[in-house]
Amino acid sequence: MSNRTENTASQQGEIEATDTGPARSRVDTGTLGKAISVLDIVASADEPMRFTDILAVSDQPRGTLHRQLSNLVEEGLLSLGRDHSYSVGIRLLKFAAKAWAGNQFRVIAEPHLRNLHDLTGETVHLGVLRGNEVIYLDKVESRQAVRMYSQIGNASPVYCTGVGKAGLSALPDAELRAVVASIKFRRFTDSTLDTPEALLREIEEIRASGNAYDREEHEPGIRCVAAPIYSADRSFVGGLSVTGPAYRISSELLESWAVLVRNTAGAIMDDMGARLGPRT
Amino acid sequence: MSNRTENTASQQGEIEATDTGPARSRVDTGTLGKAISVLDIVASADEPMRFTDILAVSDQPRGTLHRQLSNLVEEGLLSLGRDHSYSVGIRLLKFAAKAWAGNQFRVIAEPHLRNLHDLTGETVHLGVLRGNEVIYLDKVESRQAVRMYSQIGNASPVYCTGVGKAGLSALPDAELRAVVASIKFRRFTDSTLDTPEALLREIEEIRASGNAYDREEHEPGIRCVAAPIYSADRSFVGGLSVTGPAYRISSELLESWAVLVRNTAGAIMDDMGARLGPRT
DNA sequence: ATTGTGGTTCCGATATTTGGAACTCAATTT
DNA sequence: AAATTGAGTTCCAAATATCGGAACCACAAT
Repeated sequence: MSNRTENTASQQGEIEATDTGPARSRVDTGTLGKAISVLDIVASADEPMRFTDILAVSDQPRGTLHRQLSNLVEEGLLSLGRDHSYSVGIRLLKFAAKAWAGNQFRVIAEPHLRNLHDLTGETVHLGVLRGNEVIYLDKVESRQAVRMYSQIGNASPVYCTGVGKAGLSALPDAELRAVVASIKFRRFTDSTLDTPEALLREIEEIRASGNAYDREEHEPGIRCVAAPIYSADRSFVGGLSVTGPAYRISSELLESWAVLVRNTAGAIMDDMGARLGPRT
Repeated sequence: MSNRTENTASQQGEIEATDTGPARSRVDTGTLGKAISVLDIVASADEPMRFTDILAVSDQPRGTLHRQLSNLVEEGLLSLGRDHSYSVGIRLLKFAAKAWAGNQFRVIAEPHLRNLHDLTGETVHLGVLRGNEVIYLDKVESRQAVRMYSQIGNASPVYCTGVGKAGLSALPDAELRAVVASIKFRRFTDSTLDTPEALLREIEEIRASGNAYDREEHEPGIRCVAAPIYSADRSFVGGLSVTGPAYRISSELLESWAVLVRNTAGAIMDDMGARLGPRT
């Protein structure tokens, strides 16, 4: 019991760089949680990690970590290269395929995304909040040249993406504060918000206007307008956005889409309310 | 110890319908294995399952199953709808995105798949064997109309798909026998092989010729030619195929592609040998 | 009001995880 | 060639989480 608390605290309380963070208030998930935590470390890295690399960031004893990794490999959630490097296993593809195909939110939103794309001609993204990350669920874009999975499933920080900030604006204050406190800020561009204060100030504006903007805060030359999507009880929070290159999209044009994006978000929420049970 | 063995036997030994089966010889994966086993049950179902449904096929005690499900939900691997139905969680998308983007096999194979597509004009699939299922890693097709994830990540039976049978043909006899023994045959069409004997007989032919065929054995009207891809030590086994509708693809045409498919598989194996370490 | 079904919680017994330390193997240095 | 270092793997007693039967709760149907 005491050890468990210590473990959890030292592993996740201090917000490791690799820590996705919990969806909501932390609850004990026992052995499974620790194993998935290891999986997440590997999944958050840019390239395959070797045993020692993982050991360094996981603060688990060698023996323990080794068994966890072995189990993950045996289950197909990780795969172990001949050079002793761990990468994410393909069994997860099977799970993800179902997660995506069966996701009601995505299914309901899809026609609205298309519609918004037709109206603007630019790329439309749909994402959900998970801890301090936004996970992209779908995207509609003109040139299908980009390979599938290019963006879908991708996890980006909440504080420098349109969908992320829009989602934050829909959270109850207590949760918002908790999430913001868990963020490790990093400046991706000159415009990236990099303090809790700046972020919270902007959230206020978003709440007032109903729209979030990403003004080249994540990638230079990329802008977007977004709006939040949420269930009545805020147990589910996400957003959608229209994105485009700065050279083509003036600030005025971007702002002219704001109401369109808000309306689309509203339409999706209406559909969700209708199909997934009226109140709550 | 003894209990563990019993558990494993009763849960996975008798090959439940929903059981993906282990990649190789069964090794103990402890608590994690049981949890993932539950996840797999939900992921293998066609629609969200309720608690009792899962209870019926998981042969775990109520209390235990409930905790496992709660943990999976808390970790974001499952999501619990307001109607108490469990479906696969979107956190898996994040993991899968990394698994896909970082998969060396897929990266290496990609240009070859394109090339094969250009030569044949039909859809090309890439897949890997996992237990008695084949998981599709990539696909190249003319009309991009089909939505992403449409096939990627999809898990199909080994015994009625071209890629599956090709993969089987590359397995060492002992493993082949083990996998075949774990199959629960089901007739998808009139042509579906539905006995171990018939399947093993065909594997022999595939070994002799180097090509596997799916002659409308999985879906009526759909045919394909496939060839196996494997590492020297057979620790990795997959395949690729060219697929098309029967009305357009005569048996002769299909067979005329056989050598092309074999050569492509060979080229991919050469590339893998070169890039991933020469021997083994 | 009563029964039934589906889901959730409890808690002692028990099996599993834990984690420090010892060990193996390969590559590198002396 | 012997020794050293680094990386990964194995062991086992102690600590702890899981297990699972049974009681409990919520709600719908009778």
